[in-house]
Amino acid sequence: MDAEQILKHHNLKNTGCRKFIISELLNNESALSEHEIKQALPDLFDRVTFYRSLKTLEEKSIIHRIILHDSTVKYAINREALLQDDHAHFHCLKCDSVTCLETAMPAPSGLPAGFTVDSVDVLLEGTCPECKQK
Amino acid sequence: MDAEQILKHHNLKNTGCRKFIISELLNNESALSEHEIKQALPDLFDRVTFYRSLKTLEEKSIIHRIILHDSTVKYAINREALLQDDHAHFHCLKCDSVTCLETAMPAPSGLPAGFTVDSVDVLLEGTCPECKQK
DNA sequence: CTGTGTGCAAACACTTTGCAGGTGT
DNA sequence: ACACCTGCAAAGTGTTTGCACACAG
Repeated sequence: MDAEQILKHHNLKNTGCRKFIISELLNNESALSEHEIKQALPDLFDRVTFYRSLKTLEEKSIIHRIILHDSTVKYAINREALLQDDHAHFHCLKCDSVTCLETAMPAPSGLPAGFTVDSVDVLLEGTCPECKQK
Repeated sequence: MDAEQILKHHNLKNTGCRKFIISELLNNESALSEHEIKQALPDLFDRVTFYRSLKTLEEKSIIHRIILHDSTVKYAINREALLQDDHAHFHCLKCDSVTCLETAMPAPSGLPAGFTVDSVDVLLEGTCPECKQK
């Protein structure tokens, strides 16, 4: 499924900015920040257009946003394998890459009574396999 | 342990803004945003002083910051019971309150090989006991 | 052709920095 | 007395909004 198909499938117009964002995210294992996305093709689209496109794609659940400890935001495509479960994110503190982990996180056990949990977000920080080899 | 004692214990000067932030957080079960802290005593301190005080308190591990899904930031005091373990946070989507949960989160099992985890952050979203009763 | 997306300008919110003056110890 | 905190002004960054034009369907 490529960018154009994804957009058509969600009844979204097939515009340059959206196509570009989706392709970039599809081509990358890791989640990307706005700057990382733009790095691939700089200054072709306005910053505002970028934000609006990201918002639209997020609303349609084509992508999801990940907020890191330092408040920076990254985006990742919603791949089939990950769509169902709440999945964890791994933030490598050395190379700053963010990876979606397919591993389903264990349900929070021992939660105090009275809380109803709608969603669980897990952010792991540490060292990724690539950085570890050095 | 009150605000002044805490400051002294960390070799920090006993200034108005710091004392005020610590007392507010001590008096509240839940984590507070900058605005929520200020609501109790508005405009007595400059916004910049607030930020600097928060940063200092965070560096000394007197408080910790919690980043919510919408990128808003809340602060909570580091209570003894919670200090050791990585603890989870619960964000009520109805009343917007954020609570530190003492429940230790289960270690992420089934993590793909090669990742070294330094810290785990868990943010639960849903309905808190107070909101549930209605 | 029509509704939606885009670009530009501007506004807004949050956070940081520099500097002069004030305060805690 | 001295180091450190504070307030003010200003700048930097991320994000949103309004409006006119352009483009996809």
